[in-house]
Amino acid sequence: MAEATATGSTPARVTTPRRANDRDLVDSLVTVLQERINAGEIPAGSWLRQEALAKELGVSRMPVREALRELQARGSVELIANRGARVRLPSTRDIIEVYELHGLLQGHAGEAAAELITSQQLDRLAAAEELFRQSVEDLRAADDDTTTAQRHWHEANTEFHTVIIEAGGNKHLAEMYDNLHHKVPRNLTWIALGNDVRRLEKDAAEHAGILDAIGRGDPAATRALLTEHVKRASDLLVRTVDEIGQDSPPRRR
Amino acid sequence: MAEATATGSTPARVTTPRRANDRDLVDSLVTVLQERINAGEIPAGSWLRQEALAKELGVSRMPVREALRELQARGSVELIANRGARVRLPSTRDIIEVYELHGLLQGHAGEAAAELITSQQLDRLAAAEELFRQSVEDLRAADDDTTTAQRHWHEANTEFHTVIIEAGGNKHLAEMYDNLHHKVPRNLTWIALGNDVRRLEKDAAEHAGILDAIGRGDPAATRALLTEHVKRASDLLVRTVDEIGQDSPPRRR
DNA sequence: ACGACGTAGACTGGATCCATGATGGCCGAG
DNA sequence: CTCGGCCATCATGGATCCAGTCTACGTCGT
Repeated sequence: MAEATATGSTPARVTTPRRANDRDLVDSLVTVLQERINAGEIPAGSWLRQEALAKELGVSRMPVREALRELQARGSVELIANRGARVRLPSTRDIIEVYELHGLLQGHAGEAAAELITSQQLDRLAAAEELFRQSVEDLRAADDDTTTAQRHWHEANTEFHTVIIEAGGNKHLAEMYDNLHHKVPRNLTWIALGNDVRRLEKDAAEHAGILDAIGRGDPAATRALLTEHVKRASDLLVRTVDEIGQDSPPRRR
Repeated sequence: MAEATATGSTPARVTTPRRANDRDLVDSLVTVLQERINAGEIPAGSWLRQEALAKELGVSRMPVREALRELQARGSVELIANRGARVRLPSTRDIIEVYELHGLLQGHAGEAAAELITSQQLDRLAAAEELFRQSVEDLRAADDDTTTAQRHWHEANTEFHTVIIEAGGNKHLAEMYDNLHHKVPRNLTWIALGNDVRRLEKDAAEHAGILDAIGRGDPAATRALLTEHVKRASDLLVRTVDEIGQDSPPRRR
């Protein structure tokens, strides 16, 4: 009954879904939809109506269909025969499994990165670490509105781990890593940190430790620290999700 | 000029592309095309013409288009704007990277499998090992036609590693593992073994060792052996591909 | 004879149309 | 009053149609 439909309030286009300026139209649709899903703009479990999306984005149903097909291949939505596409909502088990792979990939890439990393990439890591500290300051200063802190932390976290993956040098691993975020949205982690300055500081400290290990060129330590780091984040997230899962809508029905 | 077109000689359907018997029509098309690509039936680098495929498979262009879109998301083909889809040919670097991930995932899953595996799964591993031995016998007996040996070995290898992944219990890891085979066809490994009884025996022995480690419930050994095993296969494959890459068409142009 | 421009062909990509399948409500019977 | 079946409605999935674009070939000019 109260099925949320994705036909949100945003009538205007987000980036430039219309017109195949740079590349393919379908690709841009995929990007837009993926971002909306990741941002939680389109709630998990809601149906994606082809016609509604088409009208909203100013295209016909055709490219939407192909975009949905690709999103299915990514694992972001599930296509039910003759019913339509719905946003997959990750279960607790999904989160656990995905983060396990997260840690595995990060650890592996980090081990290689400790030996392969360039000075530019090291600089980027240092900048990210700085941004982590900034985020802590933001949260301390913020009274109620924590969006700035969240944005900074999110940027820093994305950059940090992306650089490590890149520095590892395995393109296919990078691709896999990206795919993971299609299954469990990136911004979830922030929920676990839950506006808690203590936790955020701890998180920042762990990142600093990892950066240090990479800077020393210590592969084993880098792997261990990264694996630990992700594991900790996972445990925290799972605990948090379980808690809010009591009253929030983790599973309507 | 001599662009190989995928419109092969097989007019009949392979399994049942037409009719959505079990599930979706597009899905079955994806499966069929994927298998053909993996089997080398559709040569790497060749164009996939929508109309030709549609006619051959007895459907309209539409489901073919969506199937190609999904194959792109998988990484099996690349879509070039207004040009069409072409089968991606893995480079040596691709092979190295993919096999590196292969080993990583196998090792990780194997470590968990050593503790989680069920007796049924152990039976399946044992059966696979038996099939490996059968394959060796086949190759010894075969004078010229090694297809039986290859088929048995391929079945055994697929089953063996699939069971380990399954036994690891991480569904998302299993999915990732499957995706790897979309980037580098599974049957490639056979090329490396190259009808060499000695190598095949060594390969079988390694599998036996892994099975033994799992049977003992030794996670560390299982991981180590699996990683080693895949690494060895990778090195061998790369060397072989490099060799035949001299006269074969690894890169026309 | 060689190179550049123009044109024709072919293929992809988007739009519209139609049939099929599923769902939810309504009505009737037990 | 409740359960089961039938029907209307709606959305998907496939087919056909049309326009845009890229390529390749041929011709013309130098």
